[in-house]
Amino acid sequence: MDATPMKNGLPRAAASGKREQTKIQNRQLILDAARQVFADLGYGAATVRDIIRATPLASGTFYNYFKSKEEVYQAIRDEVALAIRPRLHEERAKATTVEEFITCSFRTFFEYVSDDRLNFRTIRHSADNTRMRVDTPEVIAGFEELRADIETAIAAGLFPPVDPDFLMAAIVGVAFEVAERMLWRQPHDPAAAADFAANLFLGGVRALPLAQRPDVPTAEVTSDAA
Amino acid sequence: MDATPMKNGLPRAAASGKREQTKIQNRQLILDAARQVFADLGYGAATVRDIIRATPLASGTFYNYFKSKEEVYQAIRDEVALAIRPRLHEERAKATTVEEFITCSFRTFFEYVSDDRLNFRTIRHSADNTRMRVDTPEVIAGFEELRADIETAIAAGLFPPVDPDFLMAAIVGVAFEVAERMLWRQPHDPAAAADFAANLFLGGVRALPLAQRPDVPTAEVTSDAA
DNA sequence: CCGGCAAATTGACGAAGTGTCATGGCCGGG
DNA sequence: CCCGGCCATGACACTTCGTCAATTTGCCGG
Repeated sequence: MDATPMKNGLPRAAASGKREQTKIQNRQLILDAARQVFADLGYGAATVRDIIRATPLASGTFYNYFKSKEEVYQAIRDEVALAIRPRLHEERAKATTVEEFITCSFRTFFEYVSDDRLNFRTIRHSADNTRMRVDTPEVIAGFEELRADIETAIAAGLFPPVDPDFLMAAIVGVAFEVAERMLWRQPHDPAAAADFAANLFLGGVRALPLAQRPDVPTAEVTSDAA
Repeated sequence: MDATPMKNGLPRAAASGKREQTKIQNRQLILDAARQVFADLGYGAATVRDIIRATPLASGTFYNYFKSKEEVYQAIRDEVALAIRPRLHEERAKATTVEEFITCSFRTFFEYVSDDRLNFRTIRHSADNTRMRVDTPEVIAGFEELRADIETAIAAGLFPPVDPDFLMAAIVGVAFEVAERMLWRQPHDPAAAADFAANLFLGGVRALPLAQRPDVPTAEVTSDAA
């Protein structure tokens, strides 16, 4: 089969018939348009028509690829989840101490968010002044993976036998909430955010690094561009 | 009627003309219907028409009271925020040690959530499997108040001079995320949740109470009724 | 008790969005 | 070269949106 991309079929890696290609392309067209529209109008105000209008396609075509606005949103969100999940899992698997487990997790997460701030922001703002967080199944699976890793770590004697469910929740809560503040600041400093979070989990408030607050400009959501 | 509520007016406490009364009543009618509809269909799927249909009123009337679905949602959400904010602020103001500050905050919050789980749940679920968090201006004001209280506490030497912005974010994140897991469990145990959160902030993971996990039934969102 | 005014309710309306489907164009295999 | 099937298309039937002129309803002075 190899030396013949010819007839038969058995798509090599990704089948490259013209048909397959436009299908992939159209999907990407829609996803890109959606990202733009969500950023411009906010998720809440955006409509399927707005998305399709930002595209050379016809309205009916949209529904060949996604069931609804919600589903495009999930796809975008899942891209992020799928990109970051393996990294986090790997970092945690390597950890041999609590310190490593916690520190590496937060550093990886904050660095990713900082790099991908466009997606992160776009996805979190529904309309002016109201932020939104929608946890898709894929994202929730990421949470569960974290909990499983915690349970493993406890079994290995790495962690004290705390409540893995609550601990997972606490990590997730801090990660998302602190990530947002981090993005409000200029310049973004994922290392500082990670230090803060890691120290909090390792030793509580008393162990926190002293304030360095790079004068958060009380900036409303808007200021990033710079 | 009786002893001449006669002419003039000067509304006693809350004006009780028939006019005023129906206005209050209609507003409440809409809010109650909205709560029900949001619970039934999820916030995302609900429409203004659905809400008004669950009411004896006409569609146009809705807009005399609220600008949009979003605004009803905010009103419901703000009821909660307005109820809990003063309590939290008061608790924090009384604190004379870090322990008190942290412990009382979390206990108050989790107890409130446990009591008001209906609103909390209703408001957090957009559709099956996707949770949502919308922070209205009123809620955000609550966050800012927390930050201000932290700054005050630092000034008073009660807290080490940590980054108040990040600390506020961490507290908020843990509070919301752990609250949700708490509600998944049977029975609800706000005290345990508060212990967990408080110990985390006071001493880090190593200070956490040992697992007691009342066998969380892997319950999907649904199970509460009991 | 009446008349009239203002305030609030009503439901119909035009604009726009939703998801579907018959149609037709185009790719790919024979 | 031709045909079968896949998929893009955009019109369609239906729903929702927010508005507004007409109407009802409570309020007040006479």
